[in-house]
Amino acid sequence: MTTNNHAHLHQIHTHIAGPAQHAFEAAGGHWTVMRKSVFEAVAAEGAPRTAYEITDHVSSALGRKIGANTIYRILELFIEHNLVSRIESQNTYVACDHPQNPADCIFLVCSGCGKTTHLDDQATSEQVRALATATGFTPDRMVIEANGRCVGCSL
Amino acid sequence: MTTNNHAHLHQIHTHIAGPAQHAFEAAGGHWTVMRKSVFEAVAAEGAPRTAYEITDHVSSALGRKIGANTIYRILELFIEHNLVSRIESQNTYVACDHPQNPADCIFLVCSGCGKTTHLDDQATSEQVRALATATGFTPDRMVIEANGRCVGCSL
DNA sequence: AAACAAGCGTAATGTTATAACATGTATATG
DNA sequence: CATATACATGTTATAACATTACGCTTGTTT
Ligand SMILES: [Zn+2]
Ligand SMILES: [Zn+2]
Ligand SMILES: [Zn+2]
Ligand SMILES: [Zn+2]
Repeated sequence: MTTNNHAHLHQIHTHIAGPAQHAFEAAGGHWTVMRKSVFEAVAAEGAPRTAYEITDHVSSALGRKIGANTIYRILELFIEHNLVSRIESQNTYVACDHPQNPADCIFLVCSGCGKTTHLDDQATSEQVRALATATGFTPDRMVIEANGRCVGCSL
Repeated sequence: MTTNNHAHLHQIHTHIAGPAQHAFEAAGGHWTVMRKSVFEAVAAEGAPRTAYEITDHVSSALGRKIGANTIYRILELFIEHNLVSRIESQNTYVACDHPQNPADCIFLVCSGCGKTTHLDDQATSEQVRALATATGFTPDRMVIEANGRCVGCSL
């Protein structure tokens, strides 16, 4: 019975699931109400959000006060599972649109309007990795960000 | 007399000056005791340091308690003048060895020992800039960092 | 049932960064 | 020299970002 229930729930979940949930569960993670809510908060807007903005969003969505550490825990988990990226120069978090395959995401952050563009360019990230490797360094995670002005703000 | 004094002091300063001081003064900056002390704190060790570590170091050096904002002000100034770089993924600051010419510095940060290697590779940084520009973005400052393991820690 | 691990709650604290306003210091000018 | 002015720093407080420690609940394993 327990097995049946679990199978049933799993089926429902995967049925509703977006790619993020699917990838997360495929890796053995549990797509709880809390985690679902955090992911929706991160993915909600185009703009990246700070951990405390996400905290407020989730608190509103769930109708009760959520502690910041709960959010940080889940963000860290999501980053490990490639569902979320942290933008280091902004202290913000953004949902990845490619949870299936890890990537060295590149972000263009506009200092005018805050709009952030997400790029994946393997040739570029590989060049950085190669440069690091050439020195004997073993790279793990890449941080490639450009701060400047978007098209709309460059006037 | 005032003019004489100034000329004299200036001569002494430039005589002792390292490249950083020289470049800073050439750009019209004043190499005050405070700024000198902050620069020495940043440059003191190979490892990058946090703003509060620098604050403590400077406080010790001057024998009195310095406020964190004083340090942040000067770090910002140094970054603008290309004397210091901020490592975004670590919240640390490191002295630049090329104050004369601005560069898109690349940092390799070891997660084992904290050792940070500073690279300048224009081909790589230009590729990132070109990628950004191709989207209509106008890049200003680049952030290119690799987190991983240095030679000594990769065993 | 008992043992165990995962997930989250709660509160406190630590760390990094900035704001607002006062005071001091160098330099120019009359 | 006196005074005006801009620059530099001091002081205090607070904001913003992140982690620690501990306990409770729930689900899973034995
Ligand atoms: Zn990506
Ligand atoms: Zn913009
Ligand atoms: Zn450099
Ligand atoms: Zn190392």
